[in-house]
Amino acid sequence: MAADGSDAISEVIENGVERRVVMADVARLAGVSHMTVSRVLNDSTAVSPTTRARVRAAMTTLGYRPNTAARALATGRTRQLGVVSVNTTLFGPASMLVAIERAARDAGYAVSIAGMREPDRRSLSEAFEHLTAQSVEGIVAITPRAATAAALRDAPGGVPLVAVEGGEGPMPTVAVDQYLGAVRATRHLLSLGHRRIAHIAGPDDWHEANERERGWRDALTEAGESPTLVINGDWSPRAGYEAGLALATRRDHTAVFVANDQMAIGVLRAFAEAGIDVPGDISVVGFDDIPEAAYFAPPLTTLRQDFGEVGRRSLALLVAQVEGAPRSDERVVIPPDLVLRDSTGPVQHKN
Amino acid sequence: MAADGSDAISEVIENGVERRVVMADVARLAGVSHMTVSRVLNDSTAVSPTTRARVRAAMTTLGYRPNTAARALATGRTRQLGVVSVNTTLFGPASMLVAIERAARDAGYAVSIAGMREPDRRSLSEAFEHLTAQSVEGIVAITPRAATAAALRDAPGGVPLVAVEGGEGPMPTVAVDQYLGAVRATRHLLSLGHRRIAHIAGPDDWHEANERERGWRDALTEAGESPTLVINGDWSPRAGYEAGLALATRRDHTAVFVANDQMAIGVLRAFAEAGIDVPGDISVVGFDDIPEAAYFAPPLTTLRQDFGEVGRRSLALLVAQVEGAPRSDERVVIPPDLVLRDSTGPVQHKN
DNA sequence: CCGCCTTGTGTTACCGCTAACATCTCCGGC
DNA sequence: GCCGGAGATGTTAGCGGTAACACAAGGCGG
Repeated sequence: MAADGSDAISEVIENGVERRVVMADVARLAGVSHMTVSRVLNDSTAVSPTTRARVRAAMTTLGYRPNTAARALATGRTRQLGVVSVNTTLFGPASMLVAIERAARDAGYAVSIAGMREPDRRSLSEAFEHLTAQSVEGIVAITPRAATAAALRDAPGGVPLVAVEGGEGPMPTVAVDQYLGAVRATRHLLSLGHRRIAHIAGPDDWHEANERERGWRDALTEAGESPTLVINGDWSPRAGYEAGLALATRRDHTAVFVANDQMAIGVLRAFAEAGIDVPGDISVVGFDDIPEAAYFAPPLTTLRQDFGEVGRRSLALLVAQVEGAPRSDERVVIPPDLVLRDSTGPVQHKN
Repeated sequence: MAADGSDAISEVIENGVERRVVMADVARLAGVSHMTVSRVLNDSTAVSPTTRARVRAAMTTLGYRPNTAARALATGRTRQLGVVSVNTTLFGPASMLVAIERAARDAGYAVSIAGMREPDRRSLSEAFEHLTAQSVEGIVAITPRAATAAALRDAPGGVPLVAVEGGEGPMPTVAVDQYLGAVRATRHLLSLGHRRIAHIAGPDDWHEANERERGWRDALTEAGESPTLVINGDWSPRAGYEAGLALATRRDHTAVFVANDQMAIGVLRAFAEAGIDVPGDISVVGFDDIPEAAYFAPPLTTLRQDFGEVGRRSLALLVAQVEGAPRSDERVVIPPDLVLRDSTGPVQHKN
């Protein structure tokens, strides 16, 4: 199953005991010094083509695999990066993680992960410790909560760091433009004639939640309307459901901008139970565009975040830093896209 | 931000250049040999309490962090484990990954990840290579596709391996009992009086898909009914939607067992559009119990898989192997639970 | 034809830690 | 009072690579 399809041996017998193949074994077989093998491995300074070929042959014959620990010890470089993250089961963080790992591998790095048990400084600390103890060369921190984002600010300066979705600080940051997304969502509703637009927000201590609320607020104000109603949720379908029930009893809004798709499904559920037609009676906009969103009842108008892009960009920034770029505090901002589906429609003037 | 709350220096100046603190520095400060420091670090053979305390103090003063590469080189142990996985953005694999990492950290191991780009042997090979190149001591493979599960069978024997959800082979395996889940789902529908129960299956080359179909088939047969209709999907809401449309035109079944929740949401959507009442006209059962399932329209009856448990058990098996337990081919099977909600109801005899 | 540079290769000394053995001290038993 | 052994600590030699320099052989200009 070796990637090169060979059936190399990769162990060598000496005094009757098996031993992993090391550089010296390759050197012996190729009739050169171990240093020449090292040079071939790092295809560095001139090695004659003949020698190079002989060494290569010896390597494949023996199935030689360089020992990363030894190399790391000698060079001082581990080629390991770390990702610390909360709530990796959510679609967003999970997508970023996948993109980060992939980009890292392409750039020749391995990725170690460390989840935070709780969204507090202590857990962040532990995760950092865990990763630095492995001598990672850099860390991507997915810390969407204000508390942990703040904790990042006084993270140990030793190791290069990129923050994803995590507030502001003196380190490079990659984030989707939550504010812009919220503005777009709200303007879309305004353009359909809605005036009283409620907002179901995420938890206060999430950076994204704050930005989305701010965008909604500003877009309304700019249009001469006032932000009348905010209900706080915790991103879960249940919270959306409860907020939806509250909205259903009031019946004083014709549209609602929900801070994420999971809550939006709860809202839709509550409306369905209350006999409220979407979008006939109330329009609903979500945020995230999770894969299920197109199949909600009705299909959800929402803002798509390109998590893959966020992952790739954050990794690129980290690698640049690791490879010696001057320490920057660049902020990469990725705009979300409004995806129109069937949960929004023109306001119905009933009376 | 150090976990111990100290403000240790962690660098030492020598000839005007900064250098990381190493064992020798600690030894010098404590007035002992570096070997004694090593002994304290590994709290091994008797070190006098006084010395131990002095060394500990020196460590914290200097902010000493052992170098893992050096330790790995000397001991031959990296304390790194690997996880290879496809489709980590799905709720199931993502949950397992989180549980695995957590359990690994508790057991004193770090976790590196390697995603498979495509669900084929080649990608699996590459992922394995990537992990073994880092000298991981063991690998958990989340390979729910038959093709990749088969490829595992002739994986290089060198490194301990645990397969999750991945068919059968000579290696230890942890899996949810998909067959049992499907039987339970089908029996539940049968007990409500349904006789013609369709199945929307996952892709042919997924182990889980096959098991779920087999369970459905057997439960029906056992009850004296015949498995009349299988529609194949690809786990996506879209596939479920299309299958739902097909079912809606036929109208010759009163219940459908859908192989996962994401497809189930598509089915519900199709039924809603076709004016089919769930569960009045047709009952629907899903599989997985993703967080959104309770908020579908209507809330979905489904089978809950304890992904966290799967992750923990697989890691425990791997660690046992890594730490020298005899190579086993133990199979851990975890039963899924039927979660009753509103998408299933007694069959309506219309004519 | 000699010395110098270039090219290819070997030698040696680390990187920071642990394993294995050596040494030293102190104690008790005869 | 001397010896043996246990306990505490030190010394040395790797682990498997890479960096830095040394060295040999050949090509070229003066």
